[in-house]
Amino acid sequence: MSVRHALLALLAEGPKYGLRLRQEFQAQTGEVWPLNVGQVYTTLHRLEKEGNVESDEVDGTQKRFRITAEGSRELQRWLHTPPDTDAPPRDELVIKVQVALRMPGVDVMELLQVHRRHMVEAMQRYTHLKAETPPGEVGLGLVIDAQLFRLEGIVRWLDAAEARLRHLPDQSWAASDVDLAPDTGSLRQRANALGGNR
Amino acid sequence: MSVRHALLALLAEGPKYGLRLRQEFQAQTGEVWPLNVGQVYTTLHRLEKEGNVESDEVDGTQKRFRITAEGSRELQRWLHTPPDTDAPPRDELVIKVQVALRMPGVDVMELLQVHRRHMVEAMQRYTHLKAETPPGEVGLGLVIDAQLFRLEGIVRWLDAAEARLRHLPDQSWAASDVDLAPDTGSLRQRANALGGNR
DNA sequence: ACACAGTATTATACCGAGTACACATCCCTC
DNA sequence: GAGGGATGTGTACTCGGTATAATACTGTGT
Repeated sequence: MSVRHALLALLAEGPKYGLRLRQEFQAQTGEVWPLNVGQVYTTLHRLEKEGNVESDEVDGTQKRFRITAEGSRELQRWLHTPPDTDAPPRDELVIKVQVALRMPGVDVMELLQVHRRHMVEAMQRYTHLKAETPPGEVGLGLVIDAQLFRLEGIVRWLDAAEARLRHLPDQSWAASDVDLAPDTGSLRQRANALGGNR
Repeated sequence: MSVRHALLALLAEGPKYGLRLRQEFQAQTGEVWPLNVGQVYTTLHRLEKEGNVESDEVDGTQKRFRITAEGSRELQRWLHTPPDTDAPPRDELVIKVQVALRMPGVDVMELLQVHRRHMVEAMQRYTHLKAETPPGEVGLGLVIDAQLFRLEGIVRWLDAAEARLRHLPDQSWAASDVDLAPDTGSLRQRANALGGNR
């Protein structure tokens, strides 16, 4: 979703060949965000098909890619367009907790704890990694920070979830099919409360 | 990635037909996480192909899906396996900032501000939505909380990024191709600092 | 000089999640 | 009994991503 534009940006600095793009991408983000070799070429080809990139003549074994005017425009457009904040991504962990709530015989509290511990451990690893990356590596630093803040948010959410569930009558969560008819229920139609944005 | 297991879990409560699954999924997560009709059937079919689900005989116009023993096992396995914390997801916003850093003529600080404002606005919308959802709706509450914590993490990251860039010699970030040879550079091979986990 | 190994570079076949849209059926009403 | 709307299912397609094939270059030992 975003590798495309990253490559476009690297090409905006001048024509490069495929693997060079991968090198430069990974030079910024280090071992944290590896980039599959194949993906470079697939996205490059897709970019070419869309007219955002042109490929120069083959020079020996390697091929040079150039950004087009169209590509530059697309890049600028993307840069200044904030990402969609409605329709939040379907988070795996959140779904897992939802599932655990409905399933009988699953100790939700323990599940929360297990995952919390896991997240905290990951945070420690990244904190350590952060400590030993030279302060000049701005790109890598930003990536690590992003991961740290993300993990911290998850931990906080887990805590909030635990609190929420603790102050709740036992089992009151399971299967609130209140507005579901026994077999053929009608879809809940709530007014879209998020209309104000797009 | 996770809708699959959500459907599996709903089927663990008993055989259901396709649209029923969609109803129940959306009953928990409300308008925040809509579920495309087609996706229900595509994932259902994929689950069937993997042997996690069986489809009963067609009863009139609708078709009943049952979970298999294999499916139950898979569900349990998934429930207790924490998600991968190495290889963090490639975040669009982070990439955007990275790109902005390298591109000449882009006001990075302003870009940070624009996106920060956008995130805060989204948070306000979700806070409002949260305020008006009945406390009984645990599922929806959890989803909204998750989104709020996520957005808050992003805002904090943006602030940290701004601070980091402010205390940096001007333009010292652009294109740190330190270890890239002029044309054919060798890939940076840093010791994998994240080995301790898997 | 030749075989062999390794690696750099590109290309392609494939997969899974997700979307749009078409198709079929039932039921209600006029 | 002919629309019309809700209900229910299926399919063709896009898109990001991965694994792996295919090809050419480079060095090394004997």
